[in-house]
Amino acid sequence: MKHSSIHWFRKGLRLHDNPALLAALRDCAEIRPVFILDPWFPRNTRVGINRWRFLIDALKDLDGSLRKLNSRLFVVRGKPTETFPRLFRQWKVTRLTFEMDTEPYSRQRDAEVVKLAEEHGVEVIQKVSNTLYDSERVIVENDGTPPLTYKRLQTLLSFLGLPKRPVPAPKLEDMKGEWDYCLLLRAFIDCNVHTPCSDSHEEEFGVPTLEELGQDPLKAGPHLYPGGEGEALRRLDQHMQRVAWVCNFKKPETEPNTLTPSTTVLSPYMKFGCLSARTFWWRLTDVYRGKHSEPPVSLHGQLLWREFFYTAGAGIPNFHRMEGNSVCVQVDWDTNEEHLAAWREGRIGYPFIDAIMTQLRSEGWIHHLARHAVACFLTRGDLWISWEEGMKVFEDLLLDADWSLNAGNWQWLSASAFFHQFFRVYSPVAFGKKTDKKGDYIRHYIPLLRKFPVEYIYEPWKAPLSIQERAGCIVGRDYPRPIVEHDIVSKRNVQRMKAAYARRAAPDSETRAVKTGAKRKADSVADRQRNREEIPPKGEAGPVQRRSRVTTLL
DNA sequence: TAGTCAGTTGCTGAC
DNA sequence: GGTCAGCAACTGACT
Repeated sequence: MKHSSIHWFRKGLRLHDNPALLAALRDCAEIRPVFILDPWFPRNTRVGINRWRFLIDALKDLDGSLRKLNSRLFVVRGKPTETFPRLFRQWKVTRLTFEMDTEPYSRQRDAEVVKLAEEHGVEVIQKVSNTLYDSERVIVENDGTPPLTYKRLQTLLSFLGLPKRPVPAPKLEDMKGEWDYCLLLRAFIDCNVHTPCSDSHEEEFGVPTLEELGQDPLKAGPHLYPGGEGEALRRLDQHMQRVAWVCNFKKPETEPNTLTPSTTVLSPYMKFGCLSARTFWWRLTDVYRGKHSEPPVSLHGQLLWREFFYTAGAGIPNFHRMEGNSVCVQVDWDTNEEHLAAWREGRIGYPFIDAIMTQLRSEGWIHHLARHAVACFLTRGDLWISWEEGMKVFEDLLLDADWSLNAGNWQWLSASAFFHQFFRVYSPVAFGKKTDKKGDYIRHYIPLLRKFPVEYIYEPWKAPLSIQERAGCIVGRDYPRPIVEHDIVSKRNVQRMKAAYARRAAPDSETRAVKTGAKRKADSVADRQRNREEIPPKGEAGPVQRRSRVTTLL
């Protein structure tokens, strides 16, 4: 039987390392690559204009690549649950394929779509290709809970073996770099796969414009990071040529306030799946020769951090909230709309923080350590505002805002989960100075301050009035005074964190923890070794094998 | 069970 | 300018 397939693109906006797309092509007569655009989404979700533009770029790129295969992308407007039954009937669909997604919203949506597909006699094939490992498999290996430390994740992964190679396996030596594309092409030709397109395809299924999404193109920032698989692979190639840089890469030693990014800026491409994590991993392996940095600080290590938070997001209920989140310290955060708005809009009065937030709003990307500085400032460091509020702002403004990573990192930075040394507080003055003594970064993003002398660029309110006048900027009139006094509030906040942790340790909290399964005893390495025979042999990670086992509650 | 250790990326000031 | 102790002190994993 020749199938009529739909491959449903959601994340995973790429042709390379796309096992679900390949599955759609097997024994296939007709294929329609589909992206569903829910009209409800643009106006009701926290997606800023820069991220919409990135998505449009990625869809255009995908459509262009599919055209080269004599196919097209179908951007279908509607809700998935309402759209698919119509498409199943209209296109006489027999098979639906898509990449698995572990986010709660996606899981619920996909379960509904799978049910509808079954009702219409449509076969559904889902493949794991967004992460290096199957997050659910990692959780099963840890007796039903996600690992809470990086080390623990590494221990688990050491038993699962190396990540799978990207599909299809690179066999065509002479087509280096294009083997996946060529195999897809062969699939279209050899299998006589056809994509039926009407003359009205563009009007009916064309890639949307910013205007259609209710966005004003004039409000978009500089187009520094165009979306799409083509650009992702180009950036990857560009970075992989820097062999010494790749081998010596240590994330904590990269700088948050350079005028050109000190890291790869591949994160937006990973978020949308324009770049496969497995492709990135194995390209790094190819580049690593002899001595090279190791996780957690290496580039491999960065991909494992992504796995860490994806696994946490997949296995911890209410991961994006404080309430009902079993690993999150319950903190009595303040509500202060005025302070939150000032932080978001870059008018806090600490130039380093304001410059970062300005870069974020304008360009949609800031360095990881810059995220640390502003996140600490908003939460436990200075403003004592909930990490959930910061997470929402990042969701709006960051090109790479990814549900699990965003929630996980905000919990980390606010010392609510994973990281607990809340007495280590970032200074909004000293931290930036370490890597940019002259304050060039501040001068670039806050031109108002560009004429301040070096000794006052991080603390303009300390400059004598005559210097402020010469700089053409009076603090309190042209640029805000600091909204809080860091030295005072940060000390107070450490004590508030201490109190929150003490409440967590109280007996009633213990009861809650047991009820929600918050703390489960993890196997030691020795336990793991004793159970070794239950685990697939070392090598590449095998298929999911769920083992039922009694979990131990503390 | 209880003790020890390590934890991607703090700040300050003395030397 | 680089290094390191002291600051006050958390958790999860492991033994």
